[in-house]
Amino acid sequence: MRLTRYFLPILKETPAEAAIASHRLMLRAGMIRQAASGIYSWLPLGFKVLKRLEQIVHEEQQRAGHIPLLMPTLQPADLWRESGRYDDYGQEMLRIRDRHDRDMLYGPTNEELITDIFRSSVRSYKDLPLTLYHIQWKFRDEVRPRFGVMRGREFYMKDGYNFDLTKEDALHAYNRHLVSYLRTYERMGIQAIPMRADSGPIGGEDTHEFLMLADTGESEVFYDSAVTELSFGDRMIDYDDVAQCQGILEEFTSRYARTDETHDAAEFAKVPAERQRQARGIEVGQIFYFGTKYSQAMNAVVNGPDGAPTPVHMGSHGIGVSRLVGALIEANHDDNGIIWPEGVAPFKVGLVNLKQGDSAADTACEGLYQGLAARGLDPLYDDREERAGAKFATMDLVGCPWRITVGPRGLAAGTVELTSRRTGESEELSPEAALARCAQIYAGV
RNA sequence: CGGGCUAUAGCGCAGUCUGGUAGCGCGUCCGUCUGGGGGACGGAAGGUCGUGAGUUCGAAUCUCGCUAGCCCGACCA
Repeated sequence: MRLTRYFLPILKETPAEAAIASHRLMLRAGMIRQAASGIYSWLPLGFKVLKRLEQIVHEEQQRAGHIPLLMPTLQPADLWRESGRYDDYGQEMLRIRDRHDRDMLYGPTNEELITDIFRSSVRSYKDLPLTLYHIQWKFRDEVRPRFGVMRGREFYMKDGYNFDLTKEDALHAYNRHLVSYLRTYERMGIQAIPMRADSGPIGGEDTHEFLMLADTGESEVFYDSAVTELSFGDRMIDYDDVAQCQGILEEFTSRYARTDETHDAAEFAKVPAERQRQARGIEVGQIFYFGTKYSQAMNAVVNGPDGAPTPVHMGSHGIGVSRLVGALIEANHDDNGIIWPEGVAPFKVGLVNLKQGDSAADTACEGLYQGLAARGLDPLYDDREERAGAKFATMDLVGCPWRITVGPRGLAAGTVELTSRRTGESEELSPEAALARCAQIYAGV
């Protein structure tokens, strides 16, 4: 993308309403614009990141064998009356009445709707196991939205639902989700620790929240520092392998790691003192196993092998995609702006022309721009008539992980400069070598 | 939902106490000089002062109502 043709309304000064770094930077980098309290428009740069995260979530869910579909944002109230949650959910649910005086609501989650879809189409245990998911906007009428997209009222979330014949099968689905989530977060370049949590209004017996450590997090967490040593790496996963998934769950959840809701001081005390950590975290996902709570309330049954109607065992699993954009920035920024991990960068390489209008610089930039694009390295070319400082500041703010700087001085020596946003380290390379180097950096991403 | 605060140009703010017809910085537009970390100089555009009523010869400024937004707390992906 050429910056002169893009829509990137960056701000030099910090808007007054932003209290934390991610909110501030999303506004300054022109990623979002507030429409109302807790409701945002996603401007091109923010939208690009959001879609990139969505894509990663899709890929990892489908790798785990989960099936995508799309449910609506507006739902009929009757389904929620059936589960009993129409009354339980309270003011957080946005209730709407249509022109025929029918009670509707803007979905805060989708257990009822998915259960309705399931029960109307699935009759036999032979159709199980089944996990359906979607990525859709949700609305929860928070009393006090804050921190930009981290606690919005409207937010984009992946929510998935598994249907299984037995509790054992459903627990495997639970484990499968835990594994797929670990992979998902790691691909995005963040560490999210599964912590034993409280089930809240979803209900259920087993649940883990995934917490990303950050000083500005809203949750207080207690953990054994050994959990931060764990890394998923590039191990091969067979998502149908019950023992393997169970093993990974145990590996990642056997150490003490809890939010303040489930914190147990006596248990925590058993962790060696030098490994006890108390910190803050951002919740970026949660998985639940809730048994037959919804299937019984809504009559979602299949005929079992013995012919008897059997309520299915279910669980639900969510990743806050729009929140992740903010969380990623919380974990990846400095005083100058955002530092995207390679896996989620909206533009992979920034291209800075230090002297727009200089024919050698223009020609070199044009060649690099085409070369980067041809290699799928989605470049952002700053071709504005701006001084060097302004271009550097813009690139730093929007957070391209790598920057190629092209100026008359270097070109005279046949080189351009490749700079890491994260370390600030530069190397002088020929334009061809710089292209090859960028391709190499992104080869595994 | 309790407590605190704010609303003046795209963004950040002053002006309000003491009423007299709106200003600064950044950004934007034009021009010149510049050219490796938000450069300099000259010129220009841009505001129903959140909104409704009231007081007054006159309201951004005083009074009352309303709305929106922010912060702290209790609640939540």
